[in-house]
Amino acid sequence: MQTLSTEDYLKAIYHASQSANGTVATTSIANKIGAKPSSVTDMFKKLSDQKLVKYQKYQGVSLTNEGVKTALRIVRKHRLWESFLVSHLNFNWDEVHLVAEQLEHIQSEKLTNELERFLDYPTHDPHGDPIPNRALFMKSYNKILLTELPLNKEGVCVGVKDNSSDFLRYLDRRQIGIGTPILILHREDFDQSLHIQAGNSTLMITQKTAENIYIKP
Amino acid sequence: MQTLSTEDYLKAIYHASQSANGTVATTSIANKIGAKPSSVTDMFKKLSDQKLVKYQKYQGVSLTNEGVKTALRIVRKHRLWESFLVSHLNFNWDEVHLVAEQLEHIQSEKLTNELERFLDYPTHDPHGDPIPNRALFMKSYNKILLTELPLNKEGVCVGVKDNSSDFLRYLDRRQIGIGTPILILHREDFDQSLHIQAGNSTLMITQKTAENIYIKP
DNA sequence: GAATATGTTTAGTCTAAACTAAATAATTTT
DNA sequence: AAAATTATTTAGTTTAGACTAAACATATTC
Repeated sequence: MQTLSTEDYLKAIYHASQSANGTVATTSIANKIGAKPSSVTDMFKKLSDQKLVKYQKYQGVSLTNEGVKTALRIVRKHRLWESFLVSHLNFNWDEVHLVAEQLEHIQSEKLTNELERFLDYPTHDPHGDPIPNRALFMKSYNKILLTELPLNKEGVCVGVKDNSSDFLRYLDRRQIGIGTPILILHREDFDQSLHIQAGNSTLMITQKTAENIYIKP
Repeated sequence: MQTLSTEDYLKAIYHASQSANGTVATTSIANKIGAKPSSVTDMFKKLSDQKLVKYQKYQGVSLTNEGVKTALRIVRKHRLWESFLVSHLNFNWDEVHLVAEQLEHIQSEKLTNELERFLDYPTHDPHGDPIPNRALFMKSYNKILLTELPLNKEGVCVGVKDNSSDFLRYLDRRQIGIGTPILILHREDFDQSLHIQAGNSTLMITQKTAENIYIKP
């Protein structure tokens, strides 16, 4: 059984190792967790003693199979709770993160599994991220960034890369959400900004925005 | 903002001070919390520094107004979560306690209030205990112990004193629950055991059982 | 009311998880 | 390839919350 802190580290390592190639540096975790690198080194040693990560001095860590499982159990809870907050408790998709960060630590298999049943076995959370099932398996559809969508080919928004409140509220104002159909009408060559059709309205978005929207073509 | 541990202490002090006359001894909290008396003394000092309890050496503690409020906020969350677990997640009334002990520490006013709305503003939890409303006010109907119910006068089970799994499962087997109508048919003088009518069936219960069932006459 | 028992506090220690400052390794620049 | 920069680790401290053992206060018994 893990402590709050070790769970936070495992989750951070898991997420970091998704973008990187499996191995994760001390500083990168320090930034995510909001701790000093020296504290992270301490924790890497503890997790290594518990065989949840492979750790070699100066070479960063990578999760073991057991470490991945532990991380996925937390991710599963986090995303189920986020779904619950949005679908039944009137939370907006930009408000759920902080609360789900607390709820993901609740220890009760029955609770998790019953919550999943109550929500009717959702496969994706309110940000479009896949929810691991009871066997910790999840399938994410093959999605692309909006910047990679060809001109005049319709796609559907299936997720976002940046989960910050600021970005999510910005999308709300533009009426872009999970499920919104999107079409690129014109790409401005000099600054890569896009004119798009999103749902019923046409609007302009910057390259930075487009880089943070996932599309299923 | 409180830590997990201070919240546990405040709740324990609150519950202990309900049965006692407001002031609570070190040992009594030590037993509830599962800590040594010396640790409890330490915590009493911390809570006193925060003005959540009045503490005088060797004289025990009593909650201040602010302490009561903080405790009631935790009780509110505990009982709302218990209600949710039973009404929507298929938990039995003897299974909810451990999970609710974790959930009661989640910090989010919006979560608590939305949960309350989702449950349609319940006034009592699955054990019959009153749930403080948003203003931390709760009204408990005036209930008596089953041992005090007069012969042949019908009452309704509205709560239990002992919340242990063992007792609750025992009541389940006897088909006694919140809302069950109960009538005392006969009181055995020599051991105070009772023959009762509970719902449709008649059965015999010991004095100890009767002392742990609350009745609204 | 002295003696004993019980309850409470103090003093000092331990652990998890953070920290700072200094030392050391790895990487990048010149 | 040496120098400089950046990243990481080590060593030693801090804090919250527990602990034990010893000291002290209160309550009970004779």
